[in-house]
Amino acid sequence: MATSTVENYLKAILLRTEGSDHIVSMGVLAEALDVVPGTVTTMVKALAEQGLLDHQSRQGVRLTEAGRQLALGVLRKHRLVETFLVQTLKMDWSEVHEEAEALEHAVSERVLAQIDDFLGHPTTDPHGDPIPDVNGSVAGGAASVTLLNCALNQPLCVARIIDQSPAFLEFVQQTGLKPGARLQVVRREPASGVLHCEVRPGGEVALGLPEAGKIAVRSVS
Amino acid sequence: MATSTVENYLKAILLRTEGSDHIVSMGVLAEALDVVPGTVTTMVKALAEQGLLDHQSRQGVRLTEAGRQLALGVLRKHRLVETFLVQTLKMDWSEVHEEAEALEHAVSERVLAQIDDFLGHPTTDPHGDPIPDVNGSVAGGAASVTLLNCALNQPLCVARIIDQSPAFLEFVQQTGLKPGARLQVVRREPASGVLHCEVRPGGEVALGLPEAGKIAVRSVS
DNA sequence: CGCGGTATTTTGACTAGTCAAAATATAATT
DNA sequence: AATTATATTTTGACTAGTCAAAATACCGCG
Ligand SMILES: [Mn+2]
Ligand SMILES: [Mn+2]
Ligand SMILES: [Mn+2]
Ligand SMILES: [Mn+2]
Repeated sequence: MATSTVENYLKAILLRTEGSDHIVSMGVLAEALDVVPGTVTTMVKALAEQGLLDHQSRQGVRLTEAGRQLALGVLRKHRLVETFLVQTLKMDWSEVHEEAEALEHAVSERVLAQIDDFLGHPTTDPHGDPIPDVNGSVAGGAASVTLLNCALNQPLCVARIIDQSPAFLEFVQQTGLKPGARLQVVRREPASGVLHCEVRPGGEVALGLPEAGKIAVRSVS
Repeated sequence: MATSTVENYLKAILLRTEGSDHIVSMGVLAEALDVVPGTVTTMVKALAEQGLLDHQSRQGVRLTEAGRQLALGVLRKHRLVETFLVQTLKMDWSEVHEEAEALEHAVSERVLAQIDDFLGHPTTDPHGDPIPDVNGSVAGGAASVTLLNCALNQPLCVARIIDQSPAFLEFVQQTGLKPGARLQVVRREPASGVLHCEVRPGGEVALGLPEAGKIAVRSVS
């Protein structure tokens, strides 16, 4: 079995390469995994040895198909566990990520299958992120329309929260901007850097432009 | 935080000392933890250093109060998780121990509290073992009456399955001898070493005398 | 008492991860 | 083109756990 360290490395790489055929740098990984760059270099060489990723010296890494499958399995566990914690155990939306970070390494395939059944095979987690299926296919990375680049005064629906930081999630929670919420953008003020929108049950919410880019939406009929 | 290795050592000691003020030998621990005796000696010295247990050289170990509290916390997680897996996720009764062995180290206090609420604060796990409460008190080790030493032809109720081995649990499952089941002992045959009992909905079941000693019962009015 | 058998402890070595700090390669500036 | 800044890699050292095998202590027994 892959250790939880290996699982964390592979998942971190997956999250930073999926979509774009990017290569991830040592520095980015060191930052993400909260270790020193030299540690990443060492670890990455070991993982390349095991055929889980490709490493071009002084360039970066990219997952092999074997590594990608393994990472997708971990991501599936992470997101299903998050969904379970929120929906079944009624845990706070903004604290489940941390919990899932540990549980993703302890939940077996057997337990995961039961959780998946129990939840009725959900396709997205509480943040709106897609849950990979058992075979490792992820629902297509839908075009990323956010509050920043969407049409004004059109009925919208929050699809996904891109920033996972607890503080931002807390704000989203408070203002009711969670995935599924209805809203429309009233106006953008490039000068002041503020965007105003009307959230369905909540009322008017103002947020900074960079923050607006963290909320993905889809137009609703 | 205590590592999962430390948690496993302390829990193993607790399970072999609770009740009797026993001291546990290195050999027994090595067997239980599936490591070589020299490893236990090394580890035990480190744990004694941290004040989690007392170690008399060439004699054995006993938990300190700090160690006992820590071990009780792990045991509580283990048994609540087992209960959750069986009751909520409908997992097979004979496979949850193995799962709980891993999850007990990954479930936080926060998640555990939610599980406890969700289940309505159960006091025994699916095997009939008592679940320590939040403050670390365990329901008194009730007198151990088993099928071996109970009265004949009296209405009984299965209280606890003492042997946790998958094979035995499988047998118990099959014959309906699970905790809560009603039964009475029809006769014991010391000569053949077989005991016959009548299980409430199931019918007559025969089991060996050593096996009979693994099923704790309580008389029912 | 002395001897053999068993359990325990020591010793030396190994793996997985990690860090600090020095060495090196690459990219960006003057 | 030479110099500087930045990112990466190396090196040496450390921690937690573990095993194999040798050394040691303790037990009961003749
Ligand atoms: Mn998450
Ligand atoms: Mn993780
Ligand atoms: Mn168990
Ligand atoms: Mn365990």
